Amino acid sequence: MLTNTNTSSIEQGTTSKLSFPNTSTGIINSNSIGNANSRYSPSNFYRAAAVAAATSDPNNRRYMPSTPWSKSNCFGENFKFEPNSLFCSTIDDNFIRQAEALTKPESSSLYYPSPFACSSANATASSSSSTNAYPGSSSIESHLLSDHNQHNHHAQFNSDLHPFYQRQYAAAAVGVLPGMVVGMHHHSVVGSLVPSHELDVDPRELESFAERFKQRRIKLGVTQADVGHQLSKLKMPGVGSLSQSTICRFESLTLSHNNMVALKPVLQAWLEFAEAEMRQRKKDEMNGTMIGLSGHISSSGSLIDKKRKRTSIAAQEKRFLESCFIQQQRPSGERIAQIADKLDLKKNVVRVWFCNQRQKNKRLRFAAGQSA
DNA sequence: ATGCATGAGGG
DNA sequence: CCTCATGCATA
Repeated sequence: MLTNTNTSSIEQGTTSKLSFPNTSTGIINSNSIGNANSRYSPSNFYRAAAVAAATSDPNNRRYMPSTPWSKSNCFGENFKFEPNSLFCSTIDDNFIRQAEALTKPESSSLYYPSPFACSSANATASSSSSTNAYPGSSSIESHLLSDHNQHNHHAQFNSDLHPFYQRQYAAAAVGVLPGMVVGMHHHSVVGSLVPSHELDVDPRELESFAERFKQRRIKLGVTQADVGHQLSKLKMPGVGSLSQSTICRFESLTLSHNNMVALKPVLQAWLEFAEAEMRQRKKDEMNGTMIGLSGHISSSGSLIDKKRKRTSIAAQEKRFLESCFIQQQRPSGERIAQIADKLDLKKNVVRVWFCNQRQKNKRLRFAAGQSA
């Protein structure tokens, strides 16, 4: 309740969109999570959150009212130059050259340790979550967190370096929510212009829940994949099954905050259900009764399996991409093509790489805000 | 546990 | 084309 309300993170323009017509139904009901039928459809709730996040995140601004001088900022996200411009090639060359410089340290007198040195946060597994969920953050990550590169030259009016989450959580410093009721709130005022959403869940609450969840899950002897499958047995409105990946990500807090918030009640419900079931089973065993529950009858293999192939980007190529990313997180289609060409990768692969990188970066900001 | 991918919803 | 939630495939 604190968070977004008094934080400027939600900007006026979009605020109006933030009124959730079906807030009272809760996140889950208004959105089908992990439903096989409809893969994913952002609910108004999610949407609003997304918009809010996007709007408050300087990095997400594709367009800023272009001021004449903004054109001198060739590396700015907002800068859009004409394909024909004479400058263009020069600028792009510089762009590529810089990326190369970062990639090949030998060529320059200075040694640049790969900024993306260890991009994996797998250390998370150690679950030292009580303090910092992402102890493995490397230099690049912190570098990216502060986004220097985006706002290098003149700081326009958006140059505030405050990452969304940092702002958000700073405001929410003092957790208020009981946490148990998450996502199930409801305001009496439907059309209220006051952006009183329930997105503000204390991250620490989520963190501890995730940790408890994992422990209890393990105690139940259930795998992440099992949880995902069993979820559909709950018949929660709009909730289908989830993948092992998602459960894993929930436990390791590698989901977006909103995603965590949305999933929490669902997983909590499952946990309670599973534990109750467990108790019941024990009781029944005592009575000599057998209950056939959760017999995991694996589905038969389908005949038509067109396996999705995952292209793997080589380390060197990846390093180049990372260098590019440091310079510009949202490269234009043209630049993407350029990069793709240079790396001999499909343009779409490069585009998706950037998309994923941005998502990842956002999560890291989240973590950063958390530890703050 | 995580890299690359998909698809909905929204410009 | 983007963001975001999510998942397949795989290291």
